[in-house]
Amino acid sequence: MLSTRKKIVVIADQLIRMKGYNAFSYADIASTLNIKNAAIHYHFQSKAVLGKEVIIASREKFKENTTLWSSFSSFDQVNAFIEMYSNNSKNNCICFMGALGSSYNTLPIEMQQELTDAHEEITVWLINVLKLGKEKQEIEFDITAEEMSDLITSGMLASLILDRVSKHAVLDNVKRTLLKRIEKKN
Amino acid sequence: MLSTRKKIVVIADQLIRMKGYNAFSYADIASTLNIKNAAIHYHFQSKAVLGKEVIIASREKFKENTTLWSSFSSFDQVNAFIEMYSNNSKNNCICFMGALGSSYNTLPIEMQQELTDAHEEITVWLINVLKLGKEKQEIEFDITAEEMSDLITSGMLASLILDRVSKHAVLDNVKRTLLKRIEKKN
DNA sequence: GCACTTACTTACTAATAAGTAAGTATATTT
DNA sequence: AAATATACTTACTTATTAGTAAGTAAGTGC
Repeated sequence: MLSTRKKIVVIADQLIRMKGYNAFSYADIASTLNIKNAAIHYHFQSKAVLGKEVIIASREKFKENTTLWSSFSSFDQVNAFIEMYSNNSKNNCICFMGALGSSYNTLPIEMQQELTDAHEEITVWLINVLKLGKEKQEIEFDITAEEMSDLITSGMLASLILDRVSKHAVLDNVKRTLLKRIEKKN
Repeated sequence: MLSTRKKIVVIADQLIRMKGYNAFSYADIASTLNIKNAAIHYHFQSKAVLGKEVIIASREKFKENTTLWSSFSSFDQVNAFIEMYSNNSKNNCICFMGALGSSYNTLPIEMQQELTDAHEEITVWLINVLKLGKEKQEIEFDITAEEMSDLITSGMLASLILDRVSKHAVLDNVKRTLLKRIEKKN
């Protein structure tokens, strides 16, 4: 059983990824958890603080995941990373980077900073996996690791968004294409 | 000199791509154009109608552009398409597909439908250019045209978003990588 | 010169937003 | 047993939201 505080973060996270930061309200959280509006304010001074907490929780989950994957081959680590994004699509959700990045200009500065740090953290990890994988000859690609990292994160972020908009399966197409791109030939 | 009606659509478009559909208000438009709140309602019955009009205007601009590009080589057409996305980055804006797609679940149905149709229109055009280009041997790629189309639209949509979040130039990396991907070798 | 339309403004409404101050019930500490 | 902290609720405030009803001023058509 989670504490109310943790439940609020979980619900806020889902609401942000389902509706966006500016479209969800304290009333949405309160009604879901059967508590009152003011109870949220007891745990979080402001919406900005709650929003920042949601990003922090996502960063912690990411760190946990990468630790779990650390014994995997480079290909499997990238694959697990891609699958982590795919899992967001449950309940009509997108990833937190897409949900918050798309309204970056309207976010309170503390959330902007946390989001930028989160992106940096993800990018540093992915570039490292790609570089090491190339060295170890577990994967191959003909562009720089930085370019490959941007291609993967961009592709996954957007295909979650476009999967909601489009009639066909954008996510599946992009996943397949990206993995094919780093796969060893012969 | 544009009519007030057209000015409202232009400003609404910029606001949507800068702040998102749920973060902009009639007050934002009114203050920019030095008119009153109610004047917007005179031209558009509701925010949903205005939002739909913004998508329609974008679709018309897209059709104009593709007509202008029709004499270009396949590579140059894809390049022009990518540059069209890049131009969105002025004034801290993203593309309308990213701005509206990321809050798809909160949009009124008429906007959802118009956005889905817009995506379909863009995809049909791009797949066609890619297929013809491959036939004419003006470009080359080792995946299907459908996969390549999804990779390009996803990459451009997301790199505009991540360019705001990231410290480094995601947009440049993705643009370069995508063009390299279809470029003829030798 | 009168009817009618166009393009607004003034003045408002009802709903919803985040946030707050003060009170309460329960458990924990001393 | 008294004091204190925890985890809320009740009741509210202030600001902002989209939207509306009624009025007006400047043209247009006849």
